[in-house]
Amino acid sequence: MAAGTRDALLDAATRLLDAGGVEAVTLREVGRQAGVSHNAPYKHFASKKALLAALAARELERRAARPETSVSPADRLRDTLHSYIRWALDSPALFRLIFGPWTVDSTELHLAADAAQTRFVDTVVAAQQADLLPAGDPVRLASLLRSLAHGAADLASAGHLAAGGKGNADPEDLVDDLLAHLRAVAG
Amino acid sequence: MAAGTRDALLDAATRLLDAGGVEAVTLREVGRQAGVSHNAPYKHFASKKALLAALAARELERRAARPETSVSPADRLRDTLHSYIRWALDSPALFRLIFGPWTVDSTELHLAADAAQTRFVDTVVAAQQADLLPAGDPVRLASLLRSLAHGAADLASAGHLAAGGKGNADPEDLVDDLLAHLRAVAG
DNA sequence: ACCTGAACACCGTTCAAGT
DNA sequence: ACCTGAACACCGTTCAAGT
Repeated sequence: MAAGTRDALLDAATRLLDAGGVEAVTLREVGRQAGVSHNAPYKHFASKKALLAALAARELERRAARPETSVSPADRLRDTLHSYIRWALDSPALFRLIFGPWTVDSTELHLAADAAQTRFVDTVVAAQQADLLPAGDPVRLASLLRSLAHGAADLASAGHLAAGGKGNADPEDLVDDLLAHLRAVAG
Repeated sequence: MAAGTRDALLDAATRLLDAGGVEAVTLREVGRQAGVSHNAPYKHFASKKALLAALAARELERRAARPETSVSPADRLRDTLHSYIRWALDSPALFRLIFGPWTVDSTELHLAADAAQTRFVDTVVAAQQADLLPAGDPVRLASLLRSLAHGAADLASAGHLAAGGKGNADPEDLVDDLLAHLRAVAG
């Protein structure tokens, strides 16, 4: 399935990350599942951290390559934020790897993250023009929206959001609440 | 300074966490710095994860015990959120340990987190009564505010917020932006 | 009740060597 | 250019033993 050893290593690492979290990703097991020796990874990556950074960049790029489905600015904004949250809840370990502190300086990872950020700012600008969001610096407004989605996703994924009982809100609900408030300010 | 070995172990672990992140906290080094053998920790904690959970609970309780300084509901709300962010930026490893996924079931940690949450909801209710925040379920509104502060702090602490150039916003600015928008909706 | 020292099964990383 | 096997210095955890 994977052409070269490098891809096979990344595939194995992604599988392990998804199944058992970052602590399950050991170079020895990665090598084993890729059918090579326990230190073949060092012929393709400088270190374990570099392998994880390559994995993060690849997943971020794959996600950016998905086709855009929503049409209206309102749907595009909402769908982007909701799918970010779904992603975090579906792949918590990958989410933390990508959006947590980076332990190596990876150009690939920086470029992928910048591209995603730029794209999101475009979405925000379109929503501003449709009076769905208040006027003002779109980069700063994008940071506000992204921070809320990130925080709600991170807290929910860690189990710290649902306090139980009434007043319980999914991270998606919080995103919708914020969008409603911002639209009220914009209108 | 520390009365018993248990406290000495927690002190050493906290020092190591602060200085080198969670990966610098090894039971062997904790024991060394506490002046005991490398496995004395097992006489006080069931595992490394249990020691880290105890550390997290202790820090959370200490923080909750700080005296309240701000008087008006507006200041109290703003100061609570700002100080949460400053805490995250000053002690990123501790922040991630406390607010990340819990790997052991610690009653102590649950109680400390619940107390902090309850206290914050009170702050939100007071702000609602002062027309600084829109009406509605205070628990849900508290989740919204907490999620934004958490997301902004987490992204900033990981280096993912400041994209450089203009439109640059500190996490504190984002909190202030949200509070301004919500006050506009409330009034 | 608390602590030690040896031991076990891991791990990331390095190195000499092979094709 | 890519891979292997042995080796090194760690680590969490367990266990028998000491006071």
